[in-house]
Amino acid sequence: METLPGLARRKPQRRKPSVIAIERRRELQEAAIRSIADKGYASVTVAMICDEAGFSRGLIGHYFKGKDALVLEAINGFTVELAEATRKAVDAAGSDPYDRLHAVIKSSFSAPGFTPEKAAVWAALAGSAKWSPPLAELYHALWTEYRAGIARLIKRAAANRKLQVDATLAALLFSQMIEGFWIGWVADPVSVKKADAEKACHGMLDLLLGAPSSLSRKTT
Amino acid sequence: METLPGLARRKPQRRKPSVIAIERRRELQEAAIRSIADKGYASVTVAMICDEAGFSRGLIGHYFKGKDALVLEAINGFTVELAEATRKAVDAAGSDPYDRLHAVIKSSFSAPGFTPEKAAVWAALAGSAKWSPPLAELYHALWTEYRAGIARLIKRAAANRKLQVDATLAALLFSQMIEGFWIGWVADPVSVKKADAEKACHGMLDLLLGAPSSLSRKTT
Amino acid sequence: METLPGLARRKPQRRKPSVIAIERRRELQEAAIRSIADKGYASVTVAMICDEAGFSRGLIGHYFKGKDALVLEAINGFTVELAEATRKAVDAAGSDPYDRLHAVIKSSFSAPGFTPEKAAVWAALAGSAKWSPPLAELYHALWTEYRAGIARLIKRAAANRKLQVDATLAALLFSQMIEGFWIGWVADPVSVKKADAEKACHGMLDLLLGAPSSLSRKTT
Amino acid sequence: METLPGLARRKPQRRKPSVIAIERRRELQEAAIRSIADKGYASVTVAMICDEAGFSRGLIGHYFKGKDALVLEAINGFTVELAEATRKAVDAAGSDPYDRLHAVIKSSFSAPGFTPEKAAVWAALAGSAKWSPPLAELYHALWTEYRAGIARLIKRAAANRKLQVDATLAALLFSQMIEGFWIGWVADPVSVKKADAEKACHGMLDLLLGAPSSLSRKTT
DNA sequence: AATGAATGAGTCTTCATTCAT
DNA sequence: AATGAATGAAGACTCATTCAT
Repeated sequence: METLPGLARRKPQRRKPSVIAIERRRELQEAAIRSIADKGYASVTVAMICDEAGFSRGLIGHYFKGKDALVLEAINGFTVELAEATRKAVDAAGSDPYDRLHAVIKSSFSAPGFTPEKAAVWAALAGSAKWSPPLAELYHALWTEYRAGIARLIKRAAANRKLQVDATLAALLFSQMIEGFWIGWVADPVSVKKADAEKACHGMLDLLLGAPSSLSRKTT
Repeated sequence: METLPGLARRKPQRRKPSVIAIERRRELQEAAIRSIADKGYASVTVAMICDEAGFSRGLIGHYFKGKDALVLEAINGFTVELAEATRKAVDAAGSDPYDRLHAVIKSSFSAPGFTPEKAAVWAALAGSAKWSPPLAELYHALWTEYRAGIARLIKRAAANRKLQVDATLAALLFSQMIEGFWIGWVADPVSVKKADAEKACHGMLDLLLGAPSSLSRKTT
Repeated sequence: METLPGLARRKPQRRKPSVIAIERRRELQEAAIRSIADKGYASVTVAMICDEAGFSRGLIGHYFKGKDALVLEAINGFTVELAEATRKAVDAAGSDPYDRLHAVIKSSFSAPGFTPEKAAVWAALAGSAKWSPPLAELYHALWTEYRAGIARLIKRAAANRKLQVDATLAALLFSQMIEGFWIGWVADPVSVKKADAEKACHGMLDLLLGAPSSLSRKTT
Repeated sequence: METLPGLARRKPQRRKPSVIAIERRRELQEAAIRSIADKGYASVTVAMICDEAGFSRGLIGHYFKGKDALVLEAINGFTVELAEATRKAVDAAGSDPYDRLHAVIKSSFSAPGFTPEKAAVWAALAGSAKWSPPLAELYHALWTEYRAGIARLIKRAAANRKLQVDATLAALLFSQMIEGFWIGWVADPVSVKKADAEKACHGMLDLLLGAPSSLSRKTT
């Protein structure tokens, strides 16, 4: 250890994070997400996250600037994961935009796109974004990209079916319908059942695209 | 048995609260609601509420069992008010169920049914209910009554128009669509504009009831 | 109401307290004693005393300088009452000092000299005196007078029985034995039963005065 | 079932407390005892204890569940220590039960069995037990064991001296006499002097065991 | 790298006291 | 005389952060 006075101190070098550091950061972020899902955004404490991750309190300071930074990065990773789950589900659904849209809905209410944990974290995120600019930004970014994709699909599906659809508005409706069901399921899973939610969304989409809908049809 | 008057305990009598007590309780509840809208459910402090109401900290203990009780009563009052605003809007819309349903939507995005404060509090409520049983109960009660009313209107409107509609499911869709837009508006008012939200909801309702919809129509 | 400036204000006159004032003061003091016995010296609050007395909070300020003054006066009255109860019991016991001493013991474990409330307040007093000079003074005054009386009786009884007794020391033993039993009964009434306490005290007194004692005797 | 290592929760392990933790807990308990002796049971505050121990306020939460838990553990340790001091004094007194009983008395009024601090804490304990079940339990447990030991000694001493003694009752008298002197000394050390107390106790014991007593003897 | 000891600011709650009515 | 509304100080507890080891 150099302690001789007069010697120039080495500048701290920003190195590439070690393998273990990457691992620890990931573990802490996952623990943070689990804690949020479990106790709610506001009730998460450093102690809780560290217990969950199996490390001691002080460790957070080693890998993150503070609790807020950790939670934020964790939620950021969470939104990325969420977007990827949707993308995968869509890609697996073939090329027909109609099928792809229904695949988005299906994915929104079944694992891995939907899990109780994901829904809970989303509710925490949506319910806190107004009062946290960084969260608001994550929220905005995710939905913006999501709606753009949905709008493209709707536009193509509408063209296929000779329909005039306000794709942007429909995409907004689509996203907020999904969000409304998620929030509702989290806050009151007894009243808002996943199966009903999914059925309602499929029905709404069919109405939008002029397909026979289980929600509403002419009396025969 | 000693019956000396000085030793006999007087029965504590529960009197009805004084005018000033009612007034103070109301003021504190309103201040709590403003604080929640302003800073979020989790960030409200006793100091904040009292400053907002213009009283000293100790007063809360005078009129409520504690901060939690105050906040809960405040949110309870808030949900009652919300329900009343909707009811009034509906009643003013005439007797046609179709008109009444559109009136609900309109009321959901314009004062007094919708105000930035109301929406913010709602987002706080919905985003916290999972982790707070009392909030969950308020949330559940409000939506349950709301959906029942919507379902009745949908059933009548569908009958008028010779449509077969799953009224319960449609009411669920209706409520969560509204909720999704509220949450979206609160979290990201730039992307989720009130005018768009309202337009989308009217369009969705028309699709559901087989009326011409601005969202989607056959290409002519 | 005189509010003209320039007029000399009347000096507030210290009047003789009205009948009602005397009554209120007594009621509040009794309520204070009951509260102490019920909740302990340290846990007594103004609200508790006023509820107990059936008056509103503010009343204490009318009749006493503050809570401490009220409690102190109440305990002072309590000690006076306690001393009187003993004195009455002694006087009723005839003129034989031996009988009078036993009467003191008997009175120490039966109403009105002993009541659960009295014992509890005494325990509170004895357990707080060290940290409260005014309480210490009351404590000291009561015991000092008490021991003086006991010493006189012991001296006479010893003379009657041709015994040499250190009356002062014996009186100290007498008082602290009583006190020890009171405290013990209050803190642990299951282990320290009143009947045992009284029997032990009588036995000790008989040993002291050379009378046959139930505590200890020669094996025959 | 997901068994990804990052998602699996690590079991929280309850380790044995570190050396420093043991030390800190002891220091805090000792500070609590000193604070109680100094200011009384009801007046101890977290700030006081921490100042006394030389640590910051928050530390109590680190090592104890809260102030009450700390104080309770402290008093528990105190009673254990008290019992041990008596036991040691007795064991050092040889095998004669008469000597051992007198040794108990001597130890009750000289260090380390008796110290001003110990007596003060005892007074606080005895004066609060009625209103605090946990304190009452400690109080009961200590005296119960104490009296059992005293009763055994008295029984043996009485047998040696051909006396019929109600050992249980005599032990009760013994314990409450000691307690009465302790409480009296704490509340009013001017009137209740240690030397007198000890002398009176020895005298009482001798009366009980038929030995020549300084308290009372036949006039020659 | 990892721990957990220690800190102190922030928050809620209790409560004696004051005072306008 | 009596009420109870209002205050503000004091206390306990929580918790993010820092730091020595």
